[in-house]
Amino acid sequence: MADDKKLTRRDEDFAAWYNEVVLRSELADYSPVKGSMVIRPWGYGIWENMQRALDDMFKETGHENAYFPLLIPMSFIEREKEHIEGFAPELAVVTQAGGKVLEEPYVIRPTSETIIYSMYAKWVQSYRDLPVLMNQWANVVRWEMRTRLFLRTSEFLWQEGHTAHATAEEAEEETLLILGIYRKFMEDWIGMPPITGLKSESEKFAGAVRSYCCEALMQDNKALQAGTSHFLGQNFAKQFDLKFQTEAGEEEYAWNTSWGVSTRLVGGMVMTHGDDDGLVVPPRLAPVQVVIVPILRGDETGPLRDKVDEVAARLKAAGVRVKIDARENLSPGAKYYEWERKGVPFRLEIGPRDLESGQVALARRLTPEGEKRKLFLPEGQAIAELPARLESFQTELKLAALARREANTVRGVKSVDALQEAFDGGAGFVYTGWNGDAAVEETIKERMKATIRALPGEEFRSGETPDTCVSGNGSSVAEVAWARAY
RNA sequence: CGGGGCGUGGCGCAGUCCGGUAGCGCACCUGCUUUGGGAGCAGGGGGUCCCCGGUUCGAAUCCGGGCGCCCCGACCA
Repeated sequence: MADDKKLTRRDEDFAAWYNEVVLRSELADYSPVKGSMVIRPWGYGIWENMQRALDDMFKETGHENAYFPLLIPMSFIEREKEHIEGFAPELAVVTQAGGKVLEEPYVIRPTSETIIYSMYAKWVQSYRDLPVLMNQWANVVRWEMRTRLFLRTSEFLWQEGHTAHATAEEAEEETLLILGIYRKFMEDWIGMPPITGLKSESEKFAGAVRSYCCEALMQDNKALQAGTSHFLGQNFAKQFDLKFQTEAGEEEYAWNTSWGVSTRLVGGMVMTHGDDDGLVVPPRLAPVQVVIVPILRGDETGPLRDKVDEVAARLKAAGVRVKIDARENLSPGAKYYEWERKGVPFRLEIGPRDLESGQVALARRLTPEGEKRKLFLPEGQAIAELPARLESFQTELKLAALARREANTVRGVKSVDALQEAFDGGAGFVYTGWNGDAAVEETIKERMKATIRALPGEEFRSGETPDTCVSGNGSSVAEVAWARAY
């Protein structure tokens, strides 16, 4: 292939490295439309595996999938005040169709709260109709000024859950249930352990009462908002007349939640595990978990091919996603580089020597410290061990990411100068006290480009609760985690 | 919207300052030899030099105008 150059190193230019990895591992490519990308089979395969895992978890917790239209009447979006203020600048609007100017313009959905709750209003009459627990897998469009592959594109794929409940407590519970699902998914599938918590007023979703979030730390120590779960209160219910009759016969507005994760998670995966050789895909997400490269020599290739087919079949029977790379126009070495760049967790090499000795060469995408890159194992053993090796590889990735997050977290910072010092020293998350004043956020954002990523949930908070605000003004009402963010 | 960079076979680039009729590497096609970390040799195909206009005997190159994309910042999942 044409692609035989080394990647930019992460420590040289992280942004350049990221772009090269995405393009050269064939996750995605730039499209003819500015700011939007084509997700190629390797990237889409990873997304499909993400979808499957999440979808299972949503369904296990009682949610159903549905589909709502791409186009939303402009007046719907305008109904909720904060919502329109938040989204107006980035809307793409359809003003013409069928050769005529439309009476009312349609907005290409930037998110679907408005159209979905307008429909729920039609379907809900009684408390017996609640809760409504729906999710949709869809594309949305937000016309961002500056885009980045997977992290911020004009159009992206996501899931958006929208629920309606009879009580605020139940809706709040739902919001936290989903936050927990997101966290578990990020930890156990992506191996990207986030901190979770509440957004500050200035960072919350436009139209929400409260936004909860997952914030993950990338290798450049910038935080990535990886998922959000919003408690919407009755804001949308009131605007869309989503009412129900209670058991006592009274009329009441429903309580809503909405929550989403997007193809941004693919970008998070890249920046969490990728290295200077390219992508590293966690086994549970890898479209190909084991690639087999036959070493063909001379004309006696028949028995070798049979052996490769047999090994592949046995791995497949053991539940391993396996691919045979039998291309004849590439040397084995070229294939090694290609699959390593694409992040396939394990590679088996089977050649004439192995055929005789009954062994195979197993190469790991990440070689443990002090070990050789390739292991020569008896064929049967290699096959038998691979499922467990995949699982432990998955776990190692998570633990490494967790260790990195903790190693780059600074706690107990008590002044703005010390906060600045922490970021100058390359910190990721920095925990401080906060008096709840948005002006403090503004000042710090201005000065060091860091924002409050979350008011962390209990298990992420420091052992010692800060009592004063980082600004020096007043006492702290909540511990907060600051970071520079994507 | 500000700052920077770039538009030349599929990809990456040289050539532009100093005008002379387009070149290199990779990829691709054919053949032979190869294949355990990016194969070698030989032959071959492929280009409106982003667009429009101007200067000139002659423009990838000079002049004027336009368009597009990428990167960095302000805005955001």
